[in-house]
Amino acid sequence: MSSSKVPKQQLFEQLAQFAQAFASGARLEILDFLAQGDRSVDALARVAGLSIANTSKHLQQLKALGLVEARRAGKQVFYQLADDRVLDVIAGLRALAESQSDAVGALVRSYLFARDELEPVGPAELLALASDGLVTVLDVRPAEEYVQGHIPGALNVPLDNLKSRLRSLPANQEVIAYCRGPWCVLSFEAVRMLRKAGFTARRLQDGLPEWRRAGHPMAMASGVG
Amino acid sequence: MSSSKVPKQQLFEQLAQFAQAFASGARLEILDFLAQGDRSVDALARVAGLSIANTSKHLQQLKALGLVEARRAGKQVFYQLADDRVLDVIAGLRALAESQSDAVGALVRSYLFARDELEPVGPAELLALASDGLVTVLDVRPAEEYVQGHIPGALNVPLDNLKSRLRSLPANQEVIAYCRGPWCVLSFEAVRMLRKAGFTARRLQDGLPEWRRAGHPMAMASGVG
DNA sequence: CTAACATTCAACCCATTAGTTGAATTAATA
DNA sequence: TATTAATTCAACTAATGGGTTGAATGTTAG
Repeated sequence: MSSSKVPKQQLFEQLAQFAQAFASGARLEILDFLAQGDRSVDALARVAGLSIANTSKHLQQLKALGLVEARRAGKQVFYQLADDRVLDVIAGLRALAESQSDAVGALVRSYLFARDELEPVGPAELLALASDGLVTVLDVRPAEEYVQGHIPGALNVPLDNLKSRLRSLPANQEVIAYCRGPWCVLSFEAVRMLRKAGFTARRLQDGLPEWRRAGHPMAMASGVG
Repeated sequence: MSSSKVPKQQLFEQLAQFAQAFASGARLEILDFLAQGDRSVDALARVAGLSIANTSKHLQQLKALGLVEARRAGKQVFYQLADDRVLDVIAGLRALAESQSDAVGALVRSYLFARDELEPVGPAELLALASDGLVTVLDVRPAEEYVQGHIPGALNVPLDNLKSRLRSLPANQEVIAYCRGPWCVLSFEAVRMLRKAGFTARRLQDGLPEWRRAGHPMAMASGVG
């Protein structure tokens, strides 16, 4: 295709292939979901609102570039992220889009409502608070995602169950909620509900994939279920 | 276009637009060159090997997304990077491609020859060495790029002039060369020439755009010219 | 005001890609 | 071994995007 070009151009041509992999809303949504853990093709198709065949084709593309890996388990094939650098690229795109696109800025503000008023907690602060036992850390993602990795000591209370379990949370200390990432509504909703119920509550800045990517400690097993 | 979709999908659709901007070898090469400073359309067309009209169209696309800015000066229009986050995205793509693509790995090894043998100097080490006056820092890029910003105290000796100016360099201390970035050959060539001439020489890891992006000190005026 | 230059615009062609549909494959189960 | 479920493959269609060409715009110089 391009051996007529000088090496530098060949390199950029290759880079462009990788950028192309991210240049589809469907693939970005797939990658974003895979950042939470393994998923079957069928599960990915459902969350992305795509046909199975189409989803499979997108996954083949991602696999050909080495961004995801496939693993067969019985009848199903599970995909997972193959390289954490994928998260870096998405984070870069997100930062760029939030700063340069009015459309994205407006969407983020309306979709994630009063984003700034919730003044998120940074990872360093969370680590300090948690090590002193001063806060309750709440993982409001679905249980399947929690079991695939979470912040050590975090309680798993999926958002759907939160209302009914408010009573069981310690009322005398701050609650810090986290979910899937900066564009995930779960923790925003959780903080809103918690505050309405009289708790002192804040969000963790970003979500679990970013926490893991930054090299902060992780736990794999059960917490509450 | 996409108001039928849920907000999250709209967000990813927007992100994909930004990724699309990077999904072209020609645009990547343009952005890489703009990372060194302002350029006219004509100059960009020449280095990228594109027609003027085509270059202009690519630049329009980049401008529409807010990645570059245009400024008219006389008959010419000069473009520049509008957001340093562009460099972050390209760096992310580069890291991903180098780790996942055999083609890129092979190209980098052959194009930048014995890359690892040159054991580059990190920014921290360079700052320490330079502040003690223990090294000669050499900017081997063309003079136009040097005047638009360089490492404080660096001498500008474009690669083409290096051979004839070897005699004027201090022979008793190490020389550290830098150029445009991790995929720029200039500093590799410079180190090779310097070593052949008996100097102790190393490359700076990455190039000037990465140095500036990391927040390290910059100088704007003349050094040697 | 006109000529010369640099860039942009508009219309068009060709190649690539997202998506659909239905058949083919692979693994578990009876 | 036959059946079923999950995924992949193959063929096709419609839309998108890179590239070209030639005309139009805007700016300086005479």
